[in-house]
Amino acid sequence: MKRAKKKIFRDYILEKGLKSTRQRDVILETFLSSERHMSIEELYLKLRAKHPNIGYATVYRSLKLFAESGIAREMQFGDGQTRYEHVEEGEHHDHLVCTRCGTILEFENETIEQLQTDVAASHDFLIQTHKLELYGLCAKCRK
Amino acid sequence: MKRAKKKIFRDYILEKGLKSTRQRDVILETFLSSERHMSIEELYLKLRAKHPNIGYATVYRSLKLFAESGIAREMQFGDGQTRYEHVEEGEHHDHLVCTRCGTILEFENETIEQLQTDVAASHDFLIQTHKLELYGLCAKCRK
DNA sequence: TGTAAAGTGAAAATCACTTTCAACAAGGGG
DNA sequence: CCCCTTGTTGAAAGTGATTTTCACTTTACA
Ligand SMILES: [Mn+2]
Ligand SMILES: [Mn+2]
Ligand SMILES: [Zn+2]
Ligand SMILES: [Zn+2]
Repeated sequence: MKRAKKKIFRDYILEKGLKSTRQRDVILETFLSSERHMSIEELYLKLRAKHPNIGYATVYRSLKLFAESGIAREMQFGDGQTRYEHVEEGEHHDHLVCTRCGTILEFENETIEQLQTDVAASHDFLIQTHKLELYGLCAKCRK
Repeated sequence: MKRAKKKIFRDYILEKGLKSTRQRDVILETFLSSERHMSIEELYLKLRAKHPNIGYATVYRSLKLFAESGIAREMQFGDGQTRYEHVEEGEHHDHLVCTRCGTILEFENETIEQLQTDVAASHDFLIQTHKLELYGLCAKCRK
């Protein structure tokens, strides 16, 4: 799926008349082989280990591009840092966020999704995206 | 209910050994008679009309106090600004946010709330708070 | 290759707050 | 009332995350 995402990004770059660069390749490879929900800072630090000359701004710009191309999603969990997660083709999930250790669990619930659609319909509202996050203590932190 | 919230705040102030000030009174009165989901900037501008000498920082500090006392709730809708809404005793709701005109609609759905609890339970997760926001186009903006 | 257009890194700028600090008020004795 | 301790305020400086600027590369393709 790493290969598939790289292709999607390559195609996006072409379609937009942008250029393929060494930096984007390195940042994409590192992003794809990192855990989900990485903050920009975390990715930047990880990158710097092998590529000390990659600029801070370039990481920001690249992640933004990844999101535009559809292979990544930007998200905020209220800790003041933007995080990015890999987007799997045709998949959707929401999150459980531990307020003590920061762990992020994912879940899918078709019934909730359907109810959301119903709520929107009853307000004559057209849903484009939604955000459902449950904050609390994960199993480990509840002790 | 304005009266009730003022009392809650007065009690909170006393309990914490804080002081009642002209600024806090004015800011609270203005906040309570404003629409819900006001950004700090919006409230500050509204205040400045009648009270040009009230400081920016004081508005921030006061809203934070209101939230601590339980009469207001801090929220983020992803537009980069913190908004505050009035908290009604024992009531909870989630939001529909129009991405075109910024209108914010509220809704309550007990079934969704229950399902959230179920999801959390299945992950041995203890919910403290949650955030459910549906982003899209309101009736007016769908045209 | 030649070159127009896009990309990069470092540093400066923004943005939305938060903190600092010296001048001011509250409010509880006396 | 007056004092005095302590919390409060406004202006300005500071923060931290993200963006923009700009002189200097690179890339893509003619
Ligand atoms: Mn996720
Ligand atoms: Mn609301
Ligand atoms: Zn945890
Ligand atoms: Zn609208």
